[in-house]
Amino acid sequence: MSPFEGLNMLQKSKLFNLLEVHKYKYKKNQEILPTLRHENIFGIILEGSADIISVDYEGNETIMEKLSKESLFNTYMNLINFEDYEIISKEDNTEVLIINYNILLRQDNSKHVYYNIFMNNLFNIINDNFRKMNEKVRILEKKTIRDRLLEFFEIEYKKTYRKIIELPFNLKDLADYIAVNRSAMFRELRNLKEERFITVKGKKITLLYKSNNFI
Amino acid sequence: MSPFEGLNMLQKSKLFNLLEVHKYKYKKNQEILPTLRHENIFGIILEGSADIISVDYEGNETIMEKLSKESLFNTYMNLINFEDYEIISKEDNTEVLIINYNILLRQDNSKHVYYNIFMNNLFNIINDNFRKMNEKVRILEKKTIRDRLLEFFEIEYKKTYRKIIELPFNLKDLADYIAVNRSAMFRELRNLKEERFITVKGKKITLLYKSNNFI
DNA sequence: TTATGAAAGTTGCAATTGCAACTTGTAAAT
DNA sequence: ATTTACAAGTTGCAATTGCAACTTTCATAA
Repeated sequence: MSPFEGLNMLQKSKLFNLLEVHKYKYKKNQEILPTLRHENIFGIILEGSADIISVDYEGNETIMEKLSKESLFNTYMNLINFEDYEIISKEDNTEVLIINYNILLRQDNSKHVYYNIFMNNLFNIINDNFRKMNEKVRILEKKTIRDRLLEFFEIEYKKTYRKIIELPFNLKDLADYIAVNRSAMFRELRNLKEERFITVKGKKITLLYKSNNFI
Repeated sequence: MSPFEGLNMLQKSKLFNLLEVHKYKYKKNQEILPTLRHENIFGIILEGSADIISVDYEGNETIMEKLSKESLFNTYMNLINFEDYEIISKEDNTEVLIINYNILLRQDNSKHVYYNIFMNNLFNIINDNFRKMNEKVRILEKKTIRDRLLEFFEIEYKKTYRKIIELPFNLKDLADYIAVNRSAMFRELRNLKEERFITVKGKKITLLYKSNNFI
């Protein structure tokens, strides 16, 4: 889902003009926007890629999100927590577009068709991110590893209604995603296998049980 | 933050007309919208209140969110998970407004000023909800109760930069919020008190330590 | 004033998890 | 064919947590 979907080159350039965007280029492993903290802005990756790195109260760093071409970041205007994140470019020639919210939300922007198309796209992308975040909360609210796994399976199952779930990442990353210890997760996966709840073959997990709400 | 902020009565009624909204009224403890699942819609509480109840893979029910007047629900178009939720009215005369996304996002809506005001409001509200969800994920990703509490304190601290945190709910609800066992949380709070990290007086928690990133 | 209910706070114990330190499997590079 | 690197998988043990069953405190209504 691209924020510029439905816009041709001319409209795109008019949009950038209207929104008084700024573009910045980075080499690999540079921090994006260290000087722009506390500003009321969000960004779009135009080229290259970057990682959002979360720094917790102890200073521990973890990769929160991997940004690729056309990913948005800082869309939730989290002025409060912006200090807790670092965004680091992962390639040379990483280019980002910065948009100011105050300019974005000016009333009279909406007389331009290209602006309205762009806003619809933003709306959809943010909604989609919100849905993903919501899925994650549902999983993390579970107290046991087993419950987190089963909730994850349930959510994935309902995306296709197929009993075979193809993981978008490896098992180690799954452990990170559901925020549990890797070896403890393997232990629990083994239990689920032995109890004939699932089978695991590489990145394919097959559910052998009835989902709660569906057959 | 009201979705109708900046709109007068006339504009509001024009908006409802433009968006072809539907209104529904409920008595206490009725399920809102059981028949409209799988539809591409979201809702706004106009009067009264309701609870969003999450049903997990085992059938366990927990209150996910409390909706009051002018709260939005289903904004993330979670067609996939809609079956996992029930929305139950909590008062007689609870009235909800239902808006269809396809109608909401029609291109030519934006020639109306009241529509643009409404969309800006939606944008802000959704962003705000996103920020809250993000805060919650940051907390739930922590493995220990102590780390969850300290992350929570850090987040709350940065909203005001005051060492005294006034909880918006009681300690029991805090345990629910950070998704840990209540008595285990009390045990950890006691440890933090004994180690002179915090003091607790009712709903006021005072931080006695230096925050990581700030003094 | 007393009763009532709910939140606050405590404790012992069993279950679950994190952690560390392994081995095994596998795919790609030399 | 052998090395290298990393994911997959295992295990024992200590630490943390959930759970249940309490007591205490406090506010509110009878």
